Parts: sequence; structure tokens; C-alpha cells
Amino acid sequence: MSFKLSPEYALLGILMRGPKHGYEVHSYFSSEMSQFWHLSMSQVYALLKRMEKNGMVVSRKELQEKRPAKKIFSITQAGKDRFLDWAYSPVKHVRDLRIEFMAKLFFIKELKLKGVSGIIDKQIGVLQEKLDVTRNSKERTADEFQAALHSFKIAQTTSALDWLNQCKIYFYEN
Amino acid sequence: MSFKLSPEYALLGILMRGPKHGYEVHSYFSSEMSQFWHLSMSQVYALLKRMEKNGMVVSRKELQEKRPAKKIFSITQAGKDRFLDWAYSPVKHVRDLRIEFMAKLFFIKELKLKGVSGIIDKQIGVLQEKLDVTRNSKERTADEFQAALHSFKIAQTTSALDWLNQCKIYFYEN
DNA sequence: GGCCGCATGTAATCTGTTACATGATTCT
DNA sequence: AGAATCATGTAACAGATTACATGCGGCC
Repeated sequence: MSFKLSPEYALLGILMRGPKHGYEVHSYFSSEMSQFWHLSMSQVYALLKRMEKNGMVVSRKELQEKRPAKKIFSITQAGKDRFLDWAYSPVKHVRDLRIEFMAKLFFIKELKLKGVSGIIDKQIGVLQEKLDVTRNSKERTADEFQAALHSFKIAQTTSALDWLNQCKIYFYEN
Repeated sequence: MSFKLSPEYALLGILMRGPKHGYEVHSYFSSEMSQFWHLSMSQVYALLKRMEKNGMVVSRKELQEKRPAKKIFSITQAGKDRFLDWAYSPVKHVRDLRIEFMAKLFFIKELKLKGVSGIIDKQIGVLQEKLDVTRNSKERTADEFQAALHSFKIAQTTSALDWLNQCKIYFYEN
């Protein structure tokens, strides 16, 4: 019912392009998304099974003569809604940019969805807010350790924000 | 036997300061380390139990009149060896800096261990190596997405390296 | 009377990882 | 002859999170 974790969203995204069976989903994942995300075959099968239980996908069997039957998964309307909802939401932490936010950008581009700059702006908003909070937090310079931790957070968030602003140029849409 | 994951190292670090019971370990964790790491009470108990099974700690019971008996854990020699080994090793990924590397710095300072700049230099080496590899990787600018991903990695690693160089100043030791 | 602090844990649930199991076809 | 590709999964293990269960003492 719940699934807050993201791998299922990635699988939904792949199925947004059309029905596929488990092996195919994994191949796509490995060839197109491997630079920022990895999932084992077994996990793909397990996730698809769970997602079917949750009504995000449905499957039908396709018999083949010389090979085991394929189980072809299609995304349901509920799945589509869920996916789009996810795709246009910013992530909460800097640490989620590398995989989860990347995946959102990837699918928005891959599925030719509108509003890339919208989500980038939302993400900038979230991180800017975090940066302001960190800057104003009292634990600034209690000791060397606090100071180091503080400057790490500032540095990582600032560099993420710079990158997001660059992104708007990379993904410029008219 | 194995434990590659880090929370147990944090608990070992806390016990390096002297024997403590579970509740106390958690209090220390919550008050001193909460800015960069969280562990629930239940998990502290579970981890200590596992660590005793692995010979990293030993426990003795201390009876109290009006309260439940305390179970006091002490670190073993094997535990100390393991901890120090961990504390002086750099982490492999930028994403491990915020929690795991921070914890190493925290304990090195807290336990007044020698060689802070040693581990910082090692960490700089690891990330510099990664940065060079990323810079030379062929997937540079295949498309907008690849380009964005590439520049994200460069940006985060570069900012981490700058921060590490700052750290050498924060933690300067004669 | 109720909440907080002290002090212990177990059990259930969820998720991920690794290994195992099967078996035909096609490429080298 | 052996490796890779196609195609499916289950089972065992490891780990984190959450909820549950217990109970006293002191404070407001």
C-alpha cells in the first residue's frame, strides 16, 4: 500500500513507455539508467510482483513456443497517477539528488513530459530553504567539529544549488 | 562476524570512552551526535546484542534496588582494534562523508586520537582519484542528461575536496 | 492524574542482497 | 565445448523501522 521508496517509481517510469516483461524492464534499466542506478534482476521481479499486488501494474501471460512464457506488465491508471505525482515532486535532501532527482529528470526527458524547469525551480526552492535554515542555526561554531559539519552542509547544498541553476540551461525548453 | 555497516562502529566509538549500558549509549548518541546521526533505542539494544555475539563487546549485569538491572557493556580488544581500523580508513564515496566520515572525525577529536590530518589526506586522495576518473570518463556529453549527471558528480566531489582542505585547518594539530 | 526520565527488551514488518534453481538457444 | 542471452522466479539471510510490553520514581 505505502511504498515511499523509489525503485518502484523507476519501474513505473519504464512501464510508462509501454508494457514490458521483467527481463525487458531490467535490460532497459541496466542499459539506460546504469550510470546512476542499479537494480538486480531478482529485485525487479520482486518489485513487479509487489506492485501488482498494490494495483500499480497488471500482468498478462504471453506463451512462447521455445521459451518460458513471458509475463507482460502494464501500468494502471493508479500507477500513472502515482508516477506523475512522484516525478514532479522535489526531493527533500541533498543526498537524494544523485539518484532520485536524477531519475525524475531522466524520465521527464525520456517521456517528453512538460515542465522540467518547474521541478527544477521547486527543487531549488527546497534546497534554498534548507540552506537558509542551516545558515541561521545556532550550532554554528560551538567547536571545531560543529564548525566543520556546518561548513560541509553549506558547501554541499551550495554546490547542489549551483548545479540546479546550470540544469535549467541544460534542459531548457521553450 | 561481518558487519561492514557503520552504526556498530559508532557504538564501539562511544564505548572506547569507557563501559556504558544501553540507555546511556543511546543518550550519548542523541545528545552528542544527533546533528549528523540518529539511532533508535531499540536499535541500540539490538546492535549491542549482536556485537556481543561477535565478540566486539562484553557485558556484565549490575543490579539496582529500585530499578531494573543495568547491563553494562565494555569494549574488547578485538573491538578496539576493529574500531581504530575503521576510524583511520577513508570512505569510498562522497555520499558517505556526511555521516560516516563525520563520525570518524568526531571520534578522533573526542578520543583525542593522533593523526587527524592523516585521515583527511587519505580521504582527499580517494576523492581526487574519483574526480580524475569521472573527468576522463567517456560518457561526458552524450546528451543533456549525461552532461547534467556528469557535472553533478564533478560539482559534488569538487566541493567535498574543497571542504576537506578546509578541514585540515579546522583540525590543525601540532 | 499524567507525563517524563530511567531501563530493559521482543516481535512484527518491510526491504534489500545473495545464492540457488531451471532450461533452451545462439554465438564463438 | 563453453559462454552469453533469454526468461522465470524462490529461499535464505541481513538489516532497519515501528510497535508493543513492562514498571518504578519524581515532578507539575
